[in-house]
Amino acid sequence: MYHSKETVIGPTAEICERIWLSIAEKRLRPGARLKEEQLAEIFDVSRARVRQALAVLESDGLVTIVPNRGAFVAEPGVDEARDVFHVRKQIEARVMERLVDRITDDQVPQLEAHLAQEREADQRGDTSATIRLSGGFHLLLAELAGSSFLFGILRDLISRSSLITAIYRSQHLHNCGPDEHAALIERIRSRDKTGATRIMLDHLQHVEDELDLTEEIPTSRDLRHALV
Amino acid sequence: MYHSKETVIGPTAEICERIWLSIAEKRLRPGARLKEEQLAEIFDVSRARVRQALAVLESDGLVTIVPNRGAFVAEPGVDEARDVFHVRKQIEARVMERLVDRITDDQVPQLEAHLAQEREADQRGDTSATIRLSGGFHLLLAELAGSSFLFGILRDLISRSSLITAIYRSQHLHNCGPDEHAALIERIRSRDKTGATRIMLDHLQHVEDELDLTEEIPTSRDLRHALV
DNA sequence: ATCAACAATATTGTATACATTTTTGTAGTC
DNA sequence: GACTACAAAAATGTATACAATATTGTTGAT
Repeated sequence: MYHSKETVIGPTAEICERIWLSIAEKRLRPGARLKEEQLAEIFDVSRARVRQALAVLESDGLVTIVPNRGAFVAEPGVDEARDVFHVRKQIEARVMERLVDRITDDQVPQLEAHLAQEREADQRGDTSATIRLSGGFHLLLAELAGSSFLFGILRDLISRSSLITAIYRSQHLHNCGPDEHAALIERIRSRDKTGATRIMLDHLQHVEDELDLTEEIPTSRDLRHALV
Repeated sequence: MYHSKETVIGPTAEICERIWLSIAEKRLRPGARLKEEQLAEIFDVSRARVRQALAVLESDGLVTIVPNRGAFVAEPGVDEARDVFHVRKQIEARVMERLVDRITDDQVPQLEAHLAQEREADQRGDTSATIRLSGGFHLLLAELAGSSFLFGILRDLISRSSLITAIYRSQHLHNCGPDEHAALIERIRSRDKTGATRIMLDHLQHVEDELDLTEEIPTSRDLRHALV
């Protein structure tokens, strides 16, 4: 999907992948209940494997497990939201530095091809594909940067970003505009390290600016504070 | 242990914690077999929970699961090793920047107290405690930097560093010298951001320099190449 | 009608048994 | 004696049943 290397992964990782995708595409809302039996039937796997997947997702911060209550899609608070965007800027800046150093001329078309997909999905109004491809662009950058570690970290950050934007978006949100991605490709092509990094940081700031991180939004489960 | 916040964690996370610690302290060698039933008996939990913990550790890259074969402590290759140290430098540099900006005067004694523990463990020759405290110092820095995300990333990086040093150390390795930690504290106290960052980078470089990352070491399971 | 106590239901958590697969040990043949 | 084929053992993977717990619904008293 995003990176062709790890097409062969374990069965647990595949369940995680599908739930992760649903969260990243905002088909699963923050706070949504994740019943084990239901997931087992949907994915046609044993309940034990669903529990393994949920444990992994919990350690990734995407899911909250309450003992004897069940699993829910996580609802990050404002502090965590700011943290995620702060770290994401740092990580993606490092990705850009590495990428400009390492990318070869024959890899640039990969970025352009991805961008074309983004534009196409955007034009035909496929929001699900738009969100997936938009995050996929950033992951592709990390993949081409050649650090599987940065890739893994960014993977986490992007999925959490999706959760955060789902909760705190103040109005309409076009997750990542393809235009800024295009500008990014130009700087990468010309090996402009500082320029590429700056555009990336601006790009992420734009996304963050569309959020309303001023007030804490009460979580689904802890709705005491929502009503008093 | 390292950070007082998450003292109350789930039962799966507790199993992960104990296995992680054993790996970080090098009581579990790379490639070591991890039998489910054995772990279940040791930790006095169900085998299902052990499987959950192993799934989490696999997603963290600390454990390799081979279908129908079992779980083994991971054996990172040289590429991954270089990647880990590269990213770790980036991450810990960011930690230092944040830390110098955010740390308060009354938090510096925490660092000194930790350093005192390191020195004491070092003097009495307690290698297990030395390794734990040495990594704990870096985690404490991340905690005081106030980003739970950076903390989590560094947690991963440190445990993988332990695996890597266990495999690729060329000779004697004093994981992290307390002296360099002391120098670090000085720079932090004087709010010398660039100085603190440089010392940290040098510090990590010293650790990496003690490794022999020139040749690939054959893994335990794939020992074909080790013998032909 | 409201509230408390209690029963019913649903879901999670765990133990058990069993199928599948891999590894190891053994017997048999050349 | 070495190699192959087969059998036994061990460990993983999974399905099932059951226990523990939380939620929901109901009944009954004031």
